[in-house]
Amino acid sequence: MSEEGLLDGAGARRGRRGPRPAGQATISRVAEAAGVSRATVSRVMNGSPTVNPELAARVRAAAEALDYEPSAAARRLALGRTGAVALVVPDLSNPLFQSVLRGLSQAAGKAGRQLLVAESDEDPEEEVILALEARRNADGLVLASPRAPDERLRALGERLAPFVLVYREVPGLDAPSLSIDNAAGIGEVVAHLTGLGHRRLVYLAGPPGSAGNAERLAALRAVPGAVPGVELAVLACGSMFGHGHAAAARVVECGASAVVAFNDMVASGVLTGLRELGVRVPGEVSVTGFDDIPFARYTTPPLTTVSIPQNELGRQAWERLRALMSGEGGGYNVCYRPRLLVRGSTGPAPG
Amino acid sequence: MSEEGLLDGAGARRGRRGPRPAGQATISRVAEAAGVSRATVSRVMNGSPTVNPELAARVRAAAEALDYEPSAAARRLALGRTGAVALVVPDLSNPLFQSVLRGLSQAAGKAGRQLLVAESDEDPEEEVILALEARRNADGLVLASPRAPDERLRALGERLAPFVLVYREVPGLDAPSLSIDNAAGIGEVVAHLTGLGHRRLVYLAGPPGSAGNAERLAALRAVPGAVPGVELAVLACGSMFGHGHAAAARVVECGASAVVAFNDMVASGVLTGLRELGVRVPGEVSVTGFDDIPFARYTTPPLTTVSIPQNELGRQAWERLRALMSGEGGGYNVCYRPRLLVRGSTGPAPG
DNA sequence: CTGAAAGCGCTAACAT
DNA sequence: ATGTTAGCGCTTTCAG
Repeated sequence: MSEEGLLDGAGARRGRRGPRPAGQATISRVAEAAGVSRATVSRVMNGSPTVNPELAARVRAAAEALDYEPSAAARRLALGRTGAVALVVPDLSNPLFQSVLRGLSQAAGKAGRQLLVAESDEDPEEEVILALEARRNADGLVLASPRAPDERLRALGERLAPFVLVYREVPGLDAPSLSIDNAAGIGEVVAHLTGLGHRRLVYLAGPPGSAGNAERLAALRAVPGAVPGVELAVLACGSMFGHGHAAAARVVECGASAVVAFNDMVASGVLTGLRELGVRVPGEVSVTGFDDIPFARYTTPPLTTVSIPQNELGRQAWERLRALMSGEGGGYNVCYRPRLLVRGSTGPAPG
Repeated sequence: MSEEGLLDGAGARRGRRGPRPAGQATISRVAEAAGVSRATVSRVMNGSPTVNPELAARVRAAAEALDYEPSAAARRLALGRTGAVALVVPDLSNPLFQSVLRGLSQAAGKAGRQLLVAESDEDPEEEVILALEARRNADGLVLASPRAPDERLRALGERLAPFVLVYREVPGLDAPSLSIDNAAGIGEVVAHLTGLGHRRLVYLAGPPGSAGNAERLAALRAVPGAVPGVELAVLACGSMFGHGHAAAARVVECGASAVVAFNDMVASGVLTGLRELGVRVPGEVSVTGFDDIPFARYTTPPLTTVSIPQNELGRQAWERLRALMSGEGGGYNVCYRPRLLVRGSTGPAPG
């Protein structure tokens, strides 16, 4: 029964592989150099106040001299936490998710956390898998998954926790969610448009299956019954510039005087399309967007749109996650009430 | 000399803390349940072909039953690699870096790698620190650092490796770099503009200290000497919509017939500003951008700009990093030659 | 205040 | 083909 393994606590080891970048210093080497135990080095590196200042200085000097950097992997294992949080989104090219990424990145970064990012490319099943995997490499998760079915999310809730949901609320899911009141936003748009005398509206629908699109559509569908004399047409469209651009012809064809676009990119695309077709905005047709992406102010004419607190969502997501991770509970779900921003793309109905 | 520690290789341990999420299964538990050794479980989980199929099945069943997921932290430590790569950028709201993020995210994701993202908020020193830290949690790094001084980067090269630099080339740095030939891009713009008869150009400069801005500016400064009769004014501006927008008045004031904007956002801002001032584009003034962000096609008029392979940069960055990480060497630096995209915002010089 | 020692959960020689 | 065993590098009781 060999005992030698027990004898050299801090001594040189054999080491077959090289997990550390070549000759990286380890805590043992620093301990040796400073003539103290590994425990003391650990204490110093973690700023424990109960260390003799003189020793601490010696340790710091040794660490410096050896270019010592604690192994993140070893700390993760010993500590049982990663120090990271993860974000999973359907599409990184969508300004909405970019804002969340940004808000989260800044908030988490300020708190000294790493941020893991994964993109599902709009595939709901992939999203769930990525979320699971991301979660294994992080202590918490922010999930934007507008397409995954409610049940799927509920089924995975346990394994994903702690996590927070953005741009979406799933009934019966035990995770804080931060969402947008789409119906309210559409309500404002419609009130604005009908107030301007518009009676024939057309909705440029977002991707089928998108929860946001479903809510906006539902809110819109309720209008003709509620406001007398208002008609609504719905055109399948999409979520990108190109989709809106391509829809312009169909828009004029359907004879509506106002187009409610799924989002700002679509709205902006349709603006360009209409211009190419020689249709004046807002003279002949009014156009509204949704989201208030940075670009919306700079379209021609500037886009009337529904503003939602995009960066705030990222910041809040962090705050909720932080609370969850420190066992404080996630708090109430919140639903942000969007605000209508009237700019130049809407005007009185013609005729 | 206690020997008991040696006796229980796989036996139950005392376990003071709970590094694993509550009652998470460990490889030992699975081994026990399946009646095999931990080594075998490890082999099965990693798809080693040298395992008896029957045993493998038993192991998989046990793993399934226990909801076993290998601890990422433990693997990192044992394997000596993280399975992740990191990206550090100055500003996540910049479309340029968003594209790189996207390209990298997709390429790395496809290769089963996690992606760590950090944003320096334009602070060069912070960038370097973030890079160092990110690097400790990833096996490789993609760094976009347009502002950090050359020497600083050279000094840290060793500790950052393996890494690749994007949108920038640092002489003497031992890291592959993927960059844009800014001078060539400006060259095309100038040729186009002078060909159209423009003689008085104004450059809307980007952030001082930006390497890209410096190169574009230098290329522009060389013009008056080379092309007879051409004058160049330079206006401090910035990199955002708002900066361009605010510069519109100064642009008309300076009497130039063509404005060369630092990038597409600035160009787009100035387009809006000029419109508000009642200046016709391209009738009275021509405007060019740089980068060809997705929005550039949808401004009014559509922006003439310099197209650079944004997503390609991300993909290539991954490819280079992959090669580097597997010891294949980083290959040659590459400098992409941009392409002029003539759209509607440029036209013949007036008069 | 410091050190010794026991893990954290997994992998990979090495031996069988 | 499978098991044994020795780590990976750090943290943290527990003694002193």
